Amino acid sequence: MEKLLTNDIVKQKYANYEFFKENGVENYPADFKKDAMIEDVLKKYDSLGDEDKSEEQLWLAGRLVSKRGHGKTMFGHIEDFSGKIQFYIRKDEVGEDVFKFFKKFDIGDFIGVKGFFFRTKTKELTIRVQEFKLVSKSIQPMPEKFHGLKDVELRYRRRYVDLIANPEVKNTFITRSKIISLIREFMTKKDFLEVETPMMHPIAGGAAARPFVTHHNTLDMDLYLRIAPELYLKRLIVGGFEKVFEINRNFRNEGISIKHNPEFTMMEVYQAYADYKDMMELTEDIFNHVAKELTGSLEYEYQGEKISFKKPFARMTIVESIEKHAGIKIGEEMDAEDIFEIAKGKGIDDADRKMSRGELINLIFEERVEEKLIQPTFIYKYPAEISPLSKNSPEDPRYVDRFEIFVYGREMGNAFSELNDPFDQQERFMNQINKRDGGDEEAHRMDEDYILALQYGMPNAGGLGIGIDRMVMLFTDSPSIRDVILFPTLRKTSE
RNA sequence: GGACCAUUAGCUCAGCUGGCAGAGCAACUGACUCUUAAUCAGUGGGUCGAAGGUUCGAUUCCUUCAUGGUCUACCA
Repeated sequence: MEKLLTNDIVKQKYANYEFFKENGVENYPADFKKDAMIEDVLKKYDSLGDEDKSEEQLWLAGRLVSKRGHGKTMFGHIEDFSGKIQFYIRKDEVGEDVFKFFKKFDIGDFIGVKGFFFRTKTKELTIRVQEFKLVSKSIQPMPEKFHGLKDVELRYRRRYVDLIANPEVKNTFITRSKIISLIREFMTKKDFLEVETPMMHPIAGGAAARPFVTHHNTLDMDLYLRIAPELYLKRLIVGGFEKVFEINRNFRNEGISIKHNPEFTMMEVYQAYADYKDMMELTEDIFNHVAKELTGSLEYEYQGEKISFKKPFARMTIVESIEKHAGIKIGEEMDAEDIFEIAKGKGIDDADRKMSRGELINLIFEERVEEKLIQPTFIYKYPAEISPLSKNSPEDPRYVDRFEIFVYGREMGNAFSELNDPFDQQERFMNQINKRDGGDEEAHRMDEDYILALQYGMPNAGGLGIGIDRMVMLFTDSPSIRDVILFPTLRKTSE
């Protein structure tokens, strides 16, 4: 307990806790119930006249967020999840002995108040307190009421304080929840079945990334936190499910940035008897639907840029996009050597003579095009070398039937016609293994059981992944992914 | 991983060229029966992120470390 009483404000509040305790007031009662949400009351009495008062008295409850004492009366506000209401209490109405207790309430305490409703001189609907109860004593000081809590580190480490102090933070997470509900509803309405596949994988597959390792004691086996659910969801397509999706966490043991958190939320979708073009339409519909349902508008402003989710979104092949946005023409007849020379000539220093044709195309795209794709844009026909789970384009096997969607220069989703040929898949895994042996820690691993699954036969299918956090960033105008994750990954503190 | 920036009261922030640590809000005491960033009078509150170094003297200059942020690299 001594450890908790770290400063004067805490000590003073603790003294009030003791005052209540000594006077028979329970600091943390178990049985408090309220009658209504504040917002509902404000709505209900919206038309209450200036001179009127309500007949009914209700118990409201919330955190005491401000108080203004005036000797024998006091004004203040309490806030619950739905909103804030002013209260007014008079010593001559509740009695001197009782008023004394009310004055001991600290800002931050959860309190319940019962009373009728009236309008003050300034027309604010106010609850006139007749009875009150302490619901939960708070002994920590609240952040400043005017500036809120700005210290970014404190905001993330003590998100609960951030939520108390900064109302827009609460709204962001309410919107996040709405977006996920909207997507879920939309998918369910389209007859996709929501499933859950393992978070702990014996082989981390389905993406190019380094995994987190953990250990199962009884099985005495290392397990990897999943980097993607992809290979499990496709096993379900083998098993006869035709339309499935999963919204859940992925874990990648990589750097942290404004766009990356080690655990992040993805939706993956698989649909049998469909291809990447169907996924393109689905993606467009999802973004369009979420945009429309959230605010009724298809226009959003993100970090000062107007973004329109009006259909159809722009579509171009990766090669076309390079010509359009980077002014670099890549002829179909060109080989890796030719493209390497062009890349070097255009000052792309990361270009390496050892890179394949597809890797070079992808590099040019990432270096010169990606950041220019502000409006929702589908980039399709990706190089085969960087897409080991994707079906080749029938017209040109150097490419695969794959697209990524970009908004504000960021990859928001990735989709392709799923490779269902077990022999081809095995060969691609072998190529990835070679890359691993060559030192690429992020190359895909061989998954024999997945190959076995494909040998049972999987219908042609389209698959799609959408980064939910990034989508939420877009719709909430949040600059950092940490603004849309309640408890982002941080270093532990030394204490 | 690399570069740069930040860290001062519970919160938001000042603090000049090195010379006794400051404000507003919050808190405490008192006054106040319609206030709302209430008002008025008064009071308390600091390991200046940590450890070293330079100096007569360090919040200030230097080094190392910690945490966070931005950019960058890897990635979605």
